[in-house]
Amino acid sequence: MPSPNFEAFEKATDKWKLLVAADVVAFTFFSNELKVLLVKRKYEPGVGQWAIPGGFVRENESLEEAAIRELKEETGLSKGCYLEQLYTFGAIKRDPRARVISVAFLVLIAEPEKIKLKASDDAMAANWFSIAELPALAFGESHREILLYAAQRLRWKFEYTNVAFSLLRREFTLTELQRVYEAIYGRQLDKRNFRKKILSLDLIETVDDTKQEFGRPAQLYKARAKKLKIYQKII
Amino acid sequence: MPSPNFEAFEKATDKWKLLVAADVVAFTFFSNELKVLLVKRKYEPGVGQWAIPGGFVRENESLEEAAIRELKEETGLSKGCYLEQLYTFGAIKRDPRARVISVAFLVLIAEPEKIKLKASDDAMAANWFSIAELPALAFGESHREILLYAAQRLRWKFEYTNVAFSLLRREFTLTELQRVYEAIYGRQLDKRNFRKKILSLDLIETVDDTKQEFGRPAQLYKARAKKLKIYQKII
DNA sequence: CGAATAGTGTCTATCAGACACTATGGC
DNA sequence: GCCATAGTGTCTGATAGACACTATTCG
Repeated sequence: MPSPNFEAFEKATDKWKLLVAADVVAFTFFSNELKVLLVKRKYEPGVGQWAIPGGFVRENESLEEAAIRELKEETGLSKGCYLEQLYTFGAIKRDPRARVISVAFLVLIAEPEKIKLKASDDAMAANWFSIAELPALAFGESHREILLYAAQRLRWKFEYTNVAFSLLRREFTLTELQRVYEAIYGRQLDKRNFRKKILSLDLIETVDDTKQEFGRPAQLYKARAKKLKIYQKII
Repeated sequence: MPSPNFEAFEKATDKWKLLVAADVVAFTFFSNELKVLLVKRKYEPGVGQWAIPGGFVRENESLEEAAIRELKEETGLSKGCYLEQLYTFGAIKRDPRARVISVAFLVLIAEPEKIKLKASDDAMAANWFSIAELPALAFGESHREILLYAAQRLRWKFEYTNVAFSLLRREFTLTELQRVYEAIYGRQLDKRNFRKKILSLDLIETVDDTKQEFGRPAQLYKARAKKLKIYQKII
């Protein structure tokens, strides 16, 4: 119920208003590598260059809703992903056009093979990039800074939560799970120690099926949802 | 160098602008308790109620600068504190007057006895409160949510960094350090195990002085700045 | 049977946690 | 000598990490 005071407040504070963007750092995992989603910009600044997908937060949506909307525009995905707020970047010179506060989100996507990346109102194209081989980015160094921060955060997350499962299909083999951890940590792990550790945590259980590509078929497992430490919602 | 395009951009995006606030959750430690700084609001909404200090971010300052400015208004402090961005709260109904994006900061203050809390342009008063005995807060539950989130984050920080020293004077006794950890963890620690652990980490060194209140005088220690894991700047 | 991948156990070093008494200084 | 607080060592159980071979399936 707006009162006259509210209108006065509106006028008095109008000069303090700033642009707020929601940017989405979406990771997935395939070809034994961690991949990040980038879009090719359709408009200035940085037209034709790759950038983190994002857009302005609207008056009637929450920060998360804005992030999910941007994600959906590129991937069609609107649920089944892990989503967590990362950091808010507010340096004065981030965007050459105007002061922009950028709220960055971390998203983990489980089944990249099911997703059809597509152009959108803002993007000429969208694609997955290996975190080790990033293309030249729009917005100078600030988008690279966000990406590297996100990758770092993901490493920390892996140490004390079980977000790894958010990068895999519902059913997976122990070797696939190990490859995810190896990609994040950037080093090889001992197979026996890895299996011993993960099984002792009681986080996963076998399903009555196997998966075979070459060689011996592998037991399939799924996560026990109730045992997971995730700390953030799955949208 | 503004171009005509920039002005067009300014007009086109003006409708997306939002109010952005920097809120400061400032902790300190005395009387064996973790304390948080609150201010008594001078203006509506919630006039006369206690709230987290904060204010709108201005066009020409960074988010951190806004947080430091707000902190300085209440405490006179502008450096020597640990400062870290906490989380950005952007729910649509946080402030009854208008949509406000609130970027919350965590601040740790080392020497509360040297600080003279004072009223300011926005606050009738400022005071330290035990985290266990919070007063009724302005802004309904949203400020309480921020406080509890900050206390939780502080607990996590204590497990994998050495921010504890940011709550103590430069020279401290091992018992004082232990009390800080006990307050954060909310349980008593074994004196021998605590001392063994902290000394084995090689984080602190003796200084050539002791401190006595009652009983036997205690050896004073200081942190070895180079060994600390802090991960965020000390402003 | 060769190629490819899955699956399995032991030993050792380190660390966390339980636990109780002596030392020092003020009065 | 009484009070108050500082300071000190050992044992045990759990965990992380090093390390190499056998099992299964396909062609």
